[in-house]
Amino acid sequence: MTKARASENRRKLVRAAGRLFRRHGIGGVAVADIGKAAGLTHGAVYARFPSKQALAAEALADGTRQVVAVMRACAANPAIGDYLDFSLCERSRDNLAGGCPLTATGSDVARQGKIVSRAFAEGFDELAVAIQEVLVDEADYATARERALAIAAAEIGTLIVARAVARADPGFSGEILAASRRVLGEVGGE
Amino acid sequence: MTKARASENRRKLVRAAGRLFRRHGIGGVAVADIGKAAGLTHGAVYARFPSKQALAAEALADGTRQVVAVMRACAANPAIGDYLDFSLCERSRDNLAGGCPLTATGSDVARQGKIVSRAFAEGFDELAVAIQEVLVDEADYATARERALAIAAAEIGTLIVARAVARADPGFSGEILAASRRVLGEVGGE
DNA sequence: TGTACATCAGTGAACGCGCGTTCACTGATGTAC
DNA sequence: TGTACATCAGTGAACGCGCGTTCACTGATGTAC
Repeated sequence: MTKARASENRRKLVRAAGRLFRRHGIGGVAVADIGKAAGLTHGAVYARFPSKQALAAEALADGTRQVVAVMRACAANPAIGDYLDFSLCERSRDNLAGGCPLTATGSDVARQGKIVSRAFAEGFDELAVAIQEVLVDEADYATARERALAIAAAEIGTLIVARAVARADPGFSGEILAASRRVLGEVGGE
Repeated sequence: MTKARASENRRKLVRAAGRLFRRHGIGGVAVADIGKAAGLTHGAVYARFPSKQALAAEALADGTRQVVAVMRACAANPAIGDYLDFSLCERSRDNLAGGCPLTATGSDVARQGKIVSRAFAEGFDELAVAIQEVLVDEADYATARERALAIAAAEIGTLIVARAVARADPGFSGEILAASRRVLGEVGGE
């Protein structure tokens, strides 16, 4: 048990928690499951984090950082269309565990504690900033932040709806994705 | 115990379930709480509904129908701006229990059964149709459905994000609401 | 009109189960001498 | 270099609790005669 292995275990817990929370919701995952997914026990979670809430907040922040990094790297010199293609598609919709935590746990978060809310706010801001960066070259600078916030929120809403609807009506789900993809492209000055 | 009273109790259960699910999420409400909120016991729920899932599906459908009806009546001859003012505001954001069930339980639904997903799909379609009705007079008919779907999904996303962020940063939450309000107004041909 | 009975909405005890969190403990690490 | 010991990551049993669902039962309703 070296210190390197210990901090690697901590990271494993955060990553496993992120994956599980995205897939099953924060309330739908037991602390013991998180430990097991990281090859440990639930006791290891409490040796590292004061509560499930604290772990959820850290996993939310970590997951958003990952997603924004992947977004930024999705094209050589990404435009708003690249971001929209990247996120508003069937692949993205069906990849709950690997996707954006803001989207996966959105309406959960309103019922969590303040630390989770703060992590969400910071993550959403990072996402909006990334979107704003690809808007300013193409359109009116003054409204760039406004449009970036609206696009980020709309993307999240679209994926949530597309997922909610997919089990009952996959065709409708695809229609919603495509409609948002086109309309948000226009909003982004495409 | 007349038949009228019995069916009134059934309706009370659906309404109480809707309110509680919106406030606390489907997983966050006990069947006994629903019974209690309707002045009954949990046994009464199982005398009327085969499972919590089935009640959730019916509550989702009922709640959406209510919201769409209120939306349609929010102005004498409503335009898209009226709908946006109605839903994308602080009052609406803070009214979890009384608001739109699609918004309140959005990312929950992806993890529920098929009957809940179907109720969500039908509710979302009703919402989009209501929005489309106020779009067709003002703008290009061909893209009306596309824009209506995108606006409906964006409204849901905006409220989810505004709520998730509100506990940690109310100012940011208001900024997001205002940004979406303006941008979606433009999309609606305002 | 009055009696016997089937119906059924609703009750509440009980079931088996899984949850978040605590805590006494283990055993490997790495430091002090 | 070798020994004793403090540290601390991680274990796993135990806690109290609340959940969804089942089921034997109650008692009012309204129908048949």
